[in-house]
Amino acid sequence: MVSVRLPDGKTLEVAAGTSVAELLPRVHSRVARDALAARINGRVVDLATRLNDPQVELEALMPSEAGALEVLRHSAAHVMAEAICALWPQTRLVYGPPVENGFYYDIDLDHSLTPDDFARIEAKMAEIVAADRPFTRYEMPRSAAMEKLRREGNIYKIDNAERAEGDTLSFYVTGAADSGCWEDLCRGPHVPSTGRIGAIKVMQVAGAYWHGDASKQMLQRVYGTAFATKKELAVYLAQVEEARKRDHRKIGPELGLFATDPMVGTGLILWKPRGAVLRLTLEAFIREELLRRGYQPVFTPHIGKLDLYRTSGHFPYYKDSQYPPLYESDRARLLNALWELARTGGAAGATPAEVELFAQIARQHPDLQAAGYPADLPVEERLRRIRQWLAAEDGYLLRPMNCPHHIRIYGSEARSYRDLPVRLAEFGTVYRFEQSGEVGGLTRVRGMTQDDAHIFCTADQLADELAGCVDMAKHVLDVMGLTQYRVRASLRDEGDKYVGSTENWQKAEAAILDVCRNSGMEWFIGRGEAAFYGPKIDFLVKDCIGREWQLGTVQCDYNLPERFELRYIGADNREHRPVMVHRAPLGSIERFCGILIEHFAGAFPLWLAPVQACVCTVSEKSADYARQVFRLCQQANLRVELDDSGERIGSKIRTATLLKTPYVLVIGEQEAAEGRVNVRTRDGRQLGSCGIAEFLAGCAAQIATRSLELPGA
RNA sequence: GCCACCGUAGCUCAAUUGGCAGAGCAGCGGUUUUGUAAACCGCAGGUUGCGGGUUCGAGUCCCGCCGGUGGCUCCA
Repeated sequence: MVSVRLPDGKTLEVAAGTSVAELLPRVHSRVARDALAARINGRVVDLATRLNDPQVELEALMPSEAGALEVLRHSAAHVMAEAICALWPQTRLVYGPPVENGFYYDIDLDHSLTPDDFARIEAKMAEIVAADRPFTRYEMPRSAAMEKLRREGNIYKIDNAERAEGDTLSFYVTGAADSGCWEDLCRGPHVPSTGRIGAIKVMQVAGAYWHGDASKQMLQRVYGTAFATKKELAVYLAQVEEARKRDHRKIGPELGLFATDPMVGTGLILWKPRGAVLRLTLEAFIREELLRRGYQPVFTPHIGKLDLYRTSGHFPYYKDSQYPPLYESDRARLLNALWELARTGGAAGATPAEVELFAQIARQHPDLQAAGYPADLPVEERLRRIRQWLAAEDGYLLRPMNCPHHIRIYGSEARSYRDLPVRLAEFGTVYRFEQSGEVGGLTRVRGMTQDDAHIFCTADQLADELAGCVDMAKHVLDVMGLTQYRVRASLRDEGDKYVGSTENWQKAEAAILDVCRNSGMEWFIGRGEAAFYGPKIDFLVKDCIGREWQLGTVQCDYNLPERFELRYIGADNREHRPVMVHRAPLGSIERFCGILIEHFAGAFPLWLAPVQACVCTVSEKSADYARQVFRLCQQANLRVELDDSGERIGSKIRTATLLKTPYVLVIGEQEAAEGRVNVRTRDGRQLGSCGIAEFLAGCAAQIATRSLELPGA
């Protein structure tokens, strides 16, 4: 006998070998009818699973539960794969898991699927669903299963099977066992039958590398979504549609915030007056915080010598994603090429290619000819020598980060432990030559401004400084009402992109994890997400189509102070190495604005709105008074516009409302006579007649508190 | 960078199997003096992203490029 414990605490006794499906009618008739899968001792399984252990905890998964939806979508992926195979028999299936909001199936198919094919695929899927065929699981010993897969010859499935754990491999037939119906190597679990998938839709097709490896061939990834009912699908599609309407790439230009221009360049943002006001307002908010938190402002240029970035490590580790260096001379360009060759060449002695390149350069330059190439010396010495030759005429790099400049400010004077922490802040503009396929909107750009700062402190001060930075990052998100974010502790992985000693990394990662633990916030670990110089804490926020972006960041760095040989004099009168914190609460201002536009759907709170009020005349008769109101608003530092055009008042209100202007001040003869204003909000509320001073005071109060709401009537 | 889709006036969209590039809004000029989301009349606006090709004829078909979009890879 098997003792089955249900979520409500009740216990049922059933014969060993009873399936979950057979047992469910004893739980509840509706559960028996609707359950899609079950959770046994925490593991999600098919309803056909037979119970054998003497004691089990059992929970039926109903269609409304997230766990069930995942199973249903996995089953939907099978149905889609079967449909595609039916239409294109040469299809080779790769991998088809459920994902957030749906599922996908990677396939290898010579025919490129297009949206035109979706209707055919969906029609075929509808047939399979209508047939209501059972999902039947069967298992084979690993060796027999491998033999079967090799016979079938799908290299991808063989690969999947080789990666799968366990002595047996499982297959799912979309039909009765031995029915000859379509089947797939699959761990499961699945819903009982295809008919249980109430609604499926093929969403899109995209390329995806096999194993996510860019050196492997590209497969086609067909995305779909599925729900238990057509109504739920319709609701989801409507939500997607609604979310798309807030896309900053659409409403940003519509609201006159920014433009992009192929003539200027991909990923280079032109901030128009309204967008510039938004930015400046955000920056003013940040500046206020910086002042309160003991930061000191600095200004530094947008470019620097290549050698600065050789020292920091930015160049050439990130060569591919930097704008190409600017060279003063051909000689510098060639010497830099030599430097790169030497860097990646032989550690002990120069490679022939290296020697040949030097000879080529030296032919044009007698001084180098005379100096000769130290081909037999170790790589460090060769590199040092090349940098010496370059010193007089090195190239310049458009800066990819601000830290090297700030580091040189720290290094520009002797520092005492009494000065620490030194917190240097700048809205620093950086340039990164992002891959063309990545650039888009405001969220991934090639020129951006960070609300950057670098803190130089002692090891003892580090924990407090990191905590202070996390606090500020949380605070700015809080002020914006951005509550839906995830926090990631970004640590290093086994990759080779990192600089510095293991000891430095261990100290830095310990510091980052300590701050996370002590912060009281929820967080997760992201291996391989660290910066090349240190681990970080990243604040991630989703955009309107569900993509997650890093906004704020707090980074701990023992390595750059070492590379730049930074120091301070301690209380012991000896030299010590400071620790650095890199931090940007907004991250990139471009990206932050993109997210902010979508967060507010363009309807910014009063304190952020590029134009806070529009004074609209009813007719020319009230124009003089309207101009007076306009001027009073201006003098009260309200960002205000005047519409005294010949349009009708309805049209003016419509125009201002479409621009999401928080307040329209309707000015007619009545208002002029009374010396008042008539206030209407962008959400269509008529707040009625109001004294000018009263209106301005109300606005001032909202702005001062950075209120997220426009006040009610 | 890779795979795919898209590109007609500032915006939203039309244009039969390849057969004269059009409308609304925005803009400009008039008329109207207006009361809470679109007054009326008129005018102008285009090398159909760019460049080649096929064809008697290309917005439409083919090739290349540019730009945008969705993914993948990358993201200091």
